Amino acid sequence: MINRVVLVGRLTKDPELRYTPSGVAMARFILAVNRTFTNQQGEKEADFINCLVWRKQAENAANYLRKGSLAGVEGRIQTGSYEGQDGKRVYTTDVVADSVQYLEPRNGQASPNNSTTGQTLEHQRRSSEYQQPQTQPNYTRVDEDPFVNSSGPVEVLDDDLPF
Amino acid sequence: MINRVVLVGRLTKDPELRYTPSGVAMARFILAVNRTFTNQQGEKEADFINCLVWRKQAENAANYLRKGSLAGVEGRIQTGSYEGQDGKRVYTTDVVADSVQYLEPRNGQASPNNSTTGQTLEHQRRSSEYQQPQTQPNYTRVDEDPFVNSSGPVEVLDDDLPF
Amino acid sequence: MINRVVLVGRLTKDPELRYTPSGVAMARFILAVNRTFTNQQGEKEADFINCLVWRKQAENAANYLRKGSLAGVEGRIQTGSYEGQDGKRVYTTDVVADSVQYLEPRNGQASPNNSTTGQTLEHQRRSSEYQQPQTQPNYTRVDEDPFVNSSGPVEVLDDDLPF
Amino acid sequence: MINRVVLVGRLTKDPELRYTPSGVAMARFILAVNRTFTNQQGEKEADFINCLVWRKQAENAANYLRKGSLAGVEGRIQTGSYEGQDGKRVYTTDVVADSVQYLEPRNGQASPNNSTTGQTLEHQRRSSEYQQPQTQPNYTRVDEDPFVNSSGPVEVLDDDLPF
DNA sequence: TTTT
DNA sequence: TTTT
Repeated sequence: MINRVVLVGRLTKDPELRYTPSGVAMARFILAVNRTFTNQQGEKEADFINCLVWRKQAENAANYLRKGSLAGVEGRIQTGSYEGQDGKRVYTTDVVADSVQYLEPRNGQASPNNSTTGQTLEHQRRSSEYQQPQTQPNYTRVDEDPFVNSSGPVEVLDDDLPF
Repeated sequence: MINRVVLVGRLTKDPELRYTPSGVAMARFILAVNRTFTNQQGEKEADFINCLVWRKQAENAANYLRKGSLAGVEGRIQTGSYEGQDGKRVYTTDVVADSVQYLEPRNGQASPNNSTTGQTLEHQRRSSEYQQPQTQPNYTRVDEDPFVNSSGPVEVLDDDLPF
Repeated sequence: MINRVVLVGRLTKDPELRYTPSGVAMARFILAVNRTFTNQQGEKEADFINCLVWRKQAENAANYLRKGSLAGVEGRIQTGSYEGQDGKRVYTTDVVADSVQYLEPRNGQASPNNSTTGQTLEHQRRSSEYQQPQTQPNYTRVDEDPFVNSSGPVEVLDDDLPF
Repeated sequence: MINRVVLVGRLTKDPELRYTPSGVAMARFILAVNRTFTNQQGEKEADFINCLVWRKQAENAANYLRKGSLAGVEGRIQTGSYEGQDGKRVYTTDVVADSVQYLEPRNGQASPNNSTTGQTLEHQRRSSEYQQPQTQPNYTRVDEDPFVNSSGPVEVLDDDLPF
């Protein structure tokens, strides 16, 4: 059994960050992936793919990705269902990311978004599915820099190359 | 922009074969892909992923895959939507296969399924979304053997190996 | 930065199991993946891809895979180099597996291979690159059954299904 | 049988463009893909993966990619071998790209590289493995813009969206 | 509910 | 609507 997905596309909106009742972070976003071919009217179309990430990667995504950001996602397809408001079953398909790649150089602003916009809190306030954690999860601080691989030309010195 | 999916799983039912009004074959099936981890109750779960294939691969799938068949799919995620019967928009996510792999040895029966069961026709009869083609599409005959790579131990002679 | 590989093919030989000096298991095998197209002489060819796995997955591979086994590999490409015996640099490309899938039903024999053939030990004896571990690594016992998804019914009770 | 690779990384050098005796374009480049983890000395390392593309995509790559360019590659692993100069067999592993993605906005310069630098010709002159084509292949002109998805607005009118 |  |  194999279930593997790789996507590169652009976020249609800012990510939404939530916490499970036990305090685990989860972020959702939609990736617009332009198709390489045109439809019968000769127009380019896109696929709009629901993605979700967990834990520290969720907080990184909420901090560093914005509407329009170019991002890569490796993960798997996850299907599920829930009871719709009309009592009918609604089926869902998401890509659960094992890792998220930031494919654009970090933009000018020095600090991650939540410290300036308060938007993450706003997101949590709108949250219905999940409660907010009673206690601060211990990985709230963003220690890693997810841009470490994306910010510059990789600075490959000729001496480093094994050829 | 990258959109790539690889799946290996088992069909939950026989594939459904249809034809577009212009006579292009399309097959649909659902792949059950067991997860490698258990849920909080310690149970194994699966993802049920809608797959679709076009043209000759569609006819091959209809001929050679059955409920329970182990199959591999390479393709891309395609999203769309349609008007539900209650007027609400319903969003869809499918994997469109570029290629389908038959990962089980061909079973005993000598001939492909449609010649014996008539089931493919039955499927077409139930078809609502697509009309039947007015004329026979010219690739009705299944010329290729999609099992060419799956039926036996690959018969790798030691002399063939480059090491 | 993304580096993702999915392979399904057959082992050209039994896997080779080794241990690092610190006692970490590693298995190597070559996967023959038949091409879907023919060369200019109309012959089918294959790619022979070096794979390696670590830790418990290495021991599972050594126990349950044999020459000719159909297996799936998810992982990443890893390149490296070493000094050849003639002093020249030799470049290597391997697929390091994050997970290995057993795509054939377990065969008749009741016990895993190493308990009957002693071959794994023979492999270790031929090992040059790595020493044998001084102490038994604590995961020598194979507790998990990697065939859990490939052989028998996963026992999905109707009540478990979310639809 | 499945053989699928997805890479995102940066070119270690400009691509090399060659032509087969029958006039088919082929480009080679090496993609440096930084690892997401560090080695035991705490250093980031990278994998250096040989990639090759054919036909119009080869010419696009030669025209639009440069040392340091961020690119995505979808393809398959291809292994082969040739007789080394010391008579010993040398084994090769390449990723043959089905498609190449340009993940950086086109830079300022108006025209593709070969029209200004003459470098492509220089590459051909150094070519040993392949001769130059006797006649101009008929796809020399670059008609498509491979940046169509990476630079400017794809111009999705609201009316086009299916939701 | 759609990005560049 | 779910496979082995």
